[in-house]
Amino acid sequence: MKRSHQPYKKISDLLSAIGNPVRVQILLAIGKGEACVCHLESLLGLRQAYISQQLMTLRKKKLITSRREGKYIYYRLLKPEVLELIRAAGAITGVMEGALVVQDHSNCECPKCSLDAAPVSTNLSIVKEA
Amino acid sequence: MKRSHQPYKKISDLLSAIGNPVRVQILLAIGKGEACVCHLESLLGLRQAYISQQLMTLRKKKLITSRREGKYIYYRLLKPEVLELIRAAGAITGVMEGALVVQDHSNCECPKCSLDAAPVSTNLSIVKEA
DNA sequence: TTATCATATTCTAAAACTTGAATATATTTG
DNA sequence: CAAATATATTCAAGTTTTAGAATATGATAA
Repeated sequence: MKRSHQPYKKISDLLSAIGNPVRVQILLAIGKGEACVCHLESLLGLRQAYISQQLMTLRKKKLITSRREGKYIYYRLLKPEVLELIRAAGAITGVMEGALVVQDHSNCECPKCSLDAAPVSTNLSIVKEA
Repeated sequence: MKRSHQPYKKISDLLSAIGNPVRVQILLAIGKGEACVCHLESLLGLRQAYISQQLMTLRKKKLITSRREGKYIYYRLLKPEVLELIRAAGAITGVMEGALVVQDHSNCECPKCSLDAAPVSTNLSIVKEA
């Protein structure tokens, strides 16, 4: 490819990396915090393997990164500005801001994540030692 | 598709409609004005048929519309906000603002458009009557 | 160690996208 | 009308994406 075309390629690569409804949902669900796969699974109602595939895609495109904590793996955005991009796209297509699920997942509370009975709602993550 | 997934689909449809390097270039080249195919052809250095194909794609996705004036056909953006979206994507991927060709084409001056010797630079389009 | 839970990876068929080539259409000009 | 010009459309091969199914891995619990 010509050098002069590279910037356009970079831009279109980013846009098409986000350009899938499941990936848009995942990115919004992760939001500015973190989310484990089980959370995404219950939130989006999709099979685990499929979500992992999309996460892999997003990781390859350098949009997210992960961190292991015990048997859970938490994903977070590498470029949170991507959220603004998605909201801007929503605005253009007439999607109400409120229609986009953006939650704070400083602690994942989905049933599968078994933190459901957490009494305190601090930002402290519960580190389990072996 | 579930109704709750529609907004994400709308957003990803928009992003993937733009998500191709040639289409990004075309949208930027059209900019806030208009551009005829011959202009895009000389500006992007791509075959005419190929550019027309991409224009068709963009038209199907409702991103552009066209207007005939004599034997020329001028394209313009239906949603100029798309330009902001592209620039935002550029910012995220580290593309310098200046690297993105955005020109004013209120009158198309590319060699093929044969308006090269236009003496006055008004916004009046030269309507040729049969 | 074995079972279980959370997550990842591999494989695959179908669908969609990319892009070159050839050709068609509409408009103007002579 | 015929030729030239601007643009559109159709076709097709190659590539990529999508998404389901099966299976593997890594960590913890029993």
